[in-house]
Amino acid sequence: MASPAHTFREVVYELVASIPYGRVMTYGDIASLAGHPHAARQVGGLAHFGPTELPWHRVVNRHGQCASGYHGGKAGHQAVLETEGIVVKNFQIVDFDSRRWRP
DNA sequence: CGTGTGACGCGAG
DNA sequence: CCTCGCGCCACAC
Repeated sequence: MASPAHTFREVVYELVASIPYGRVMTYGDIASLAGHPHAARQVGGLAHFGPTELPWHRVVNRHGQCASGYHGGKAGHQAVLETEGIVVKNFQIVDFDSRRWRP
């Protein structure tokens, strides 16, 4: 196709939408799967401009902590994660390594 | 077409 | 262990 049917941002949207319930991914992993291992920053940028329908709450930083710009704040982010059955302590996901989704 | 920016990542001290 | 700073990429203006 002349124009990329799936731009970086579309790939990110698909990846985020593909995150199963109760699982989380890091911005770096999403960026890497999207084909740009160093575009983790951009993933966060797309999150802010991207559709709020997507489960952005399942996306956290490499430390497994809640993001600061989430719609509702870290507290809102943490609350949603706990709603998914994820145990969160002080904005940090407990047993993050096991909660991390690995395709 | 050039500049600035960010819901980040990683190395070094 | 913690803190600091730079780099990095695509998107918005």
